[in-house]
Amino acid sequence: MPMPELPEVETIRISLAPLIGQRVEQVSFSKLAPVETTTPAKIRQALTDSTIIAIRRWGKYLLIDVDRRATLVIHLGMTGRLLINPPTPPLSKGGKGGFSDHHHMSIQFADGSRLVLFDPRRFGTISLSSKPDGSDNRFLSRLGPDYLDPALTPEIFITRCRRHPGLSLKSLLLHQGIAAGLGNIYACEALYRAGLSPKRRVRRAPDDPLSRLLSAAREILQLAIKNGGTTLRDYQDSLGRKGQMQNFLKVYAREGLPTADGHGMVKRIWQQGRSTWFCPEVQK
DNA sequence: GCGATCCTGGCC
DNA sequence: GGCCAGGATCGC
Repeated sequence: MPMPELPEVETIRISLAPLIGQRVEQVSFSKLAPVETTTPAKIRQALTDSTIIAIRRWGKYLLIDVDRRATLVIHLGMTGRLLINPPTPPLSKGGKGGFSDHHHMSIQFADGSRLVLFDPRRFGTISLSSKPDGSDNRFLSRLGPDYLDPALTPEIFITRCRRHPGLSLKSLLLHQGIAAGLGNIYACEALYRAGLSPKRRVRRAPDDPLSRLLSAAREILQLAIKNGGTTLRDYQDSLGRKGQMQNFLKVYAREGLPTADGHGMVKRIWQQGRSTWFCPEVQK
């Protein structure tokens, strides 16, 4: 299963570049397509006969802009995948209306290519926006600045953090309203890189460590993008390529093992119902 | 702030 | 059969 965070979505975004300039001929949805706050009919209406002019990313959201003030906003959740011209899998029993199981949206282009959204768990969402800044979209309007947006200065990051003094640093990193793009893997890795305990509360973290945390998060995210994302099970980009970042993770999923760079033992704890891996000897 | 919840699939 | 999963929202 792919479970994309910022670097995986960025890798997918880059792999979708061939779609820019393509004209949308047809859009179809499965019965269970995770369409939110709009309807398949409205999306079809907004996209059919339009041309894709840009593909952007904001946090873990992918934004597909067309040439008539419409943007298709896609979140891949835990198991979403976008595939260009996937080999048609055999229709299994749940497959209906030409859709195999879990293929929830298909966009057919004038040149004959096809973009398919696959999402078995349906934690992802498909929505629409008609404003470039996403302010009319329920999801984008709540999102903080992207971690890689240069406009997110350490000062701004710290100010946004201070609004949530009771949060643990781990919860802070996962909170997409403060800054957007980190998920469980890179939150764990950023905290390790910054030498900060995931349990420490924001109110007990001076400005310097918070600034360090932002830098560490950015470094990890950039490194992960350079490596095409993390493939733990079978994450792949839209052309089926796997990532290599799994070879550079230091603490994630290493309970009971030393950190990958040998600086101490890794412990696993649970925070807000999710696993956190960290190294108490390194992270204070 | 935290826990429950939405889903399916893979793995033990 | 039970547990776990890379996410985010909602209600308390």
